[in-house]
This record gives sequence, C-alpha cells and structure tokens, in this order.
Amino acid sequence: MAIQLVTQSVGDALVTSLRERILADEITAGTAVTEASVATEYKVARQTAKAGIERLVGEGLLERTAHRSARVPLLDETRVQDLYFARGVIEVRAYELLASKRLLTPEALTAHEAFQACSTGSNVADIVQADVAFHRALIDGLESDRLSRAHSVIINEIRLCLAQVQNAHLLAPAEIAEEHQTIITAIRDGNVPRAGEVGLEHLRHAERNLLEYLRR
Amino acid sequence: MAIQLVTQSVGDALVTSLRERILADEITAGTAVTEASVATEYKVARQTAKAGIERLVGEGLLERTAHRSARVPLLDETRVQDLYFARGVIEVRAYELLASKRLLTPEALTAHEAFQACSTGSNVADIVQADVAFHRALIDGLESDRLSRAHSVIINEIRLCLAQVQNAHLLAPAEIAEEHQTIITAIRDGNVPRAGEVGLEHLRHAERNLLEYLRR
DNA sequence: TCCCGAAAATTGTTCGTCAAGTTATCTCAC
DNA sequence: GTGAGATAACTTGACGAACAATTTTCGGGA
Repeated sequence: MAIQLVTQSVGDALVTSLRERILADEITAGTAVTEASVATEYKVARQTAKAGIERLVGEGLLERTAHRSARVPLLDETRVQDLYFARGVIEVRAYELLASKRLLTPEALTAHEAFQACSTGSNVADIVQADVAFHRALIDGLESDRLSRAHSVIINEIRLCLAQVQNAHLLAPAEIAEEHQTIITAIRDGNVPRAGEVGLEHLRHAERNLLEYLRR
Repeated sequence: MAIQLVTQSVGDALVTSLRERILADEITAGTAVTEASVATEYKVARQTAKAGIERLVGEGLLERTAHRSARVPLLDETRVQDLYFARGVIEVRAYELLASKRLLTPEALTAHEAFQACSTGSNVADIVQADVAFHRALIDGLESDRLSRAHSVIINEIRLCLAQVQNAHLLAPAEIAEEHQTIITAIRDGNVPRAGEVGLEHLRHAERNLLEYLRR
C-alpha cells in the first residue's frame, strides 16, 4: 500500500479559502461577490470562480438569483430562527442518543477543555471556533457521515451569523462553558431526557441573544 | 407588480433531468457518467455537464474522485445504515415536535390518502414516490427550510437505494400505510413519546428489509 | 422630479485547447 | 503462457476567449 498523499485541486482550495474568508466576516454581508472579481483576485479562470461560488451557494454561505451577483446573506430574524430550529432538531436528538449510549469521545472532552482554556481570553473568533468545535465533536461521536454533514452545513451558516454579530452580544464564555458541562454531565450520566433538555436550553440562550441583538 | 414567470436555466434543467433519471434507476449504479457522455447526450457544453454532475455529487446522488468519472453509488450495508440513522435523528425529533403541536397539515393528510390509494396498485415506483411524499409532507409541516432541505438530501439518497432494490423486498404497502396511520394518530393525539417511537419503528422496518436484501 | 433609453456590468453558455491523471492495451522478456 | 513495463486512449482539471441574455447604472429629456 502506497503512502497516501493529500492533494487539493485549485477549485477545492478556492472554495476553502472563500469559505474561511466569509466565515471570518472578511467578505462582509451585502457586498457583491462577482465571478470576475473572484477570478482576478485569485488569478483563476472565471469558470473556476463560478464553480466555487456555486458550491458555496449550495452550502448557504452565499446567495444568488439568476443573472445577479452572489452575496453573503444578511442576518435576519427568520433566518436565525430557522437556523436554530433546524439545528435544534438535530442536536437534541443527537444528545439524547449520546446519553443513551453514555458516549463521550475523547475528542469531545478535549474540545470542551479547549473551550474552557480560551474562554478566559478575549479573542471572540477563537471562542466561536472552540464553541463550534465542541458541538461538532459531540455530533461526530455518533459516527454518521450524513448526520455530521447535515449538521455542518447548518452550523456553518450559524457561524456566519455569529461572525456578523462579532463580540456584540455573545453570552459570557463562562456561562457557555457551564452549559457545555451540563450537557457532558447529562450524557455521562446516561440521563436521556436531561441531555435533550439542557441541549435545547443551550441553543435557546444563543438564539435569544442573537434575536435580541437583531431587534435593537 | 409584474406576473412572475418561472424560468429554468439549461443547467438547472439538466440537473433536474439527471436527478430524475438516477432516482428512477434509469442510470444504473456503477456505470460511468462521464462529462463527455452527458454533454453529447443533452447537446450541452462539457462545462455545463460538469457543473451538473458536480451538483449531483454534492447531493450524494453521484460519487466521484479526482480525475475519474462519476458513478451512481452502489448500495451497501454501511451506507444504508448511515442513511437510516441520519434520517432517524431528524424524523424522530420532527415527529415529536409535530405531536407536541398536534400539527397535521392538510398536505400531510392528503399525502397519506394518496399513499393508501396507490398502495393497492402494483406500480412500485409510484408507491416509493408516495411514501417519500408522505414523510416529506410531515417534515415540511414544521416549516423550516433548512430542515426540509437536510431531510430532502438524505431521503433522496434513500430513494436511490429503494430504486436499486425495486420491488424485491419492500414491506407490504398495506403494512406501510398502517404504520403511517399510527404516526398520524400519535401526532393527532399529541402523544409525543409515542410519535417518536412509532416513527423510529417505521424506519427500522424499512432499514431491516433493505439490509436483509443486501445480505442474501 | 420622474421616466426612459443607452451603456456598462454581470451571468449563462459554448468552443477550443492543453495539462495531468487514470485506465486499458500491447509488447517483450522470462 | 505470464507478469512487468511501456504505450496509447480516455477522462477530468483548468484556462482563455467569445457571444447572448439579463440586470444594473446612469444621463438626458419631458
């Protein structure tokens, strides 16, 4: 068996870079992301740029209608609600299943500790990153490619919202860490209903904060 | 306000057509779907064909690795298990939520009746179609675009499996209709845990049948 | 000011080309 | 005959240019 090399096509690299920049709020909402601009910026063919944009549209990180430029979608109330509702459907059931199996992967625990570690710091992007990583690690524990993928799409769009809000109205990191701990405890105890409840409560807090920010 | 016309780009039409043909098992698993063949068959440019194929790869209806032709994925055990697991996570929680709201849309009831109507017939494709439509209608009742979308991707891949199996090993349509009825009843009664349980049971039956077929 | 039409910008789609990687074929040594 | 290696054929990756269709912008009249 030959050693496997990890290669990446130009198109893949382009999508990865664009995705990062969007999630980092470097490409701000509302500004046009034209095929030509991406093409010249990255020195790639327009077709390549087009393909990349289309993939991101598929992920919900860009929006476009026919013959008009793609844009990073603007955060609005219905979007946030839809996003957290869909996320809740997946995560609540996932946490219940994890609890029923008392399944806590080392990755999830590591992610939790990593969050606690950087929660004392002030870098908001890091905190968001660590928060997302924790939830992702929990879902990944169920070892379902399809579920992880569905969850990932939704959570990426949520990261988009968080990026736009920035440090403005996040919960206190300490509070988030505490809620994460209750989720872990519920799973470890095999307390199925509680795992679902605290998971849902955790999401509700995040959603409420975002909505309050939007309504001000 | 002008009257809105529904138009469709060539690319969209191509994807729609290919998706239908794949789900109808007209493009059988394993056979190569090359960019050139699609291009000549539909008389479109290779670029257009490529874009269409890539979109279907994103939906899980085609598989491809770098520099090799796309193929309709072959049904195998782990795939079926992953698919039904992910579907279960979404549907179980969705049915519980529907029950907690006693939410039964006219569309869902209509879909149920439509299934019963064609369950006496022998056309397998119609039955699969009606079955999928019923579950879709239930999920759509929650009115979450993101959830419907995530569910749709998974269920399309399941349709792929069902298409490959054909009439071979489906449950008896009458049995399916009966299980659908129990789901509806549980939702109507607002019996939350039961809605989740019978939903899960329904999926388990379908999964078990598919797996038995695969293992023979 | 408001509306209309021309110009500019942008996407949709096609063609042709070359490079790079994969698969199939064929030959030659053994 | 058979296996290994070279060769050819096929396929995708990426680019550049071009034209049509559509949207947006903008300037000039009424």
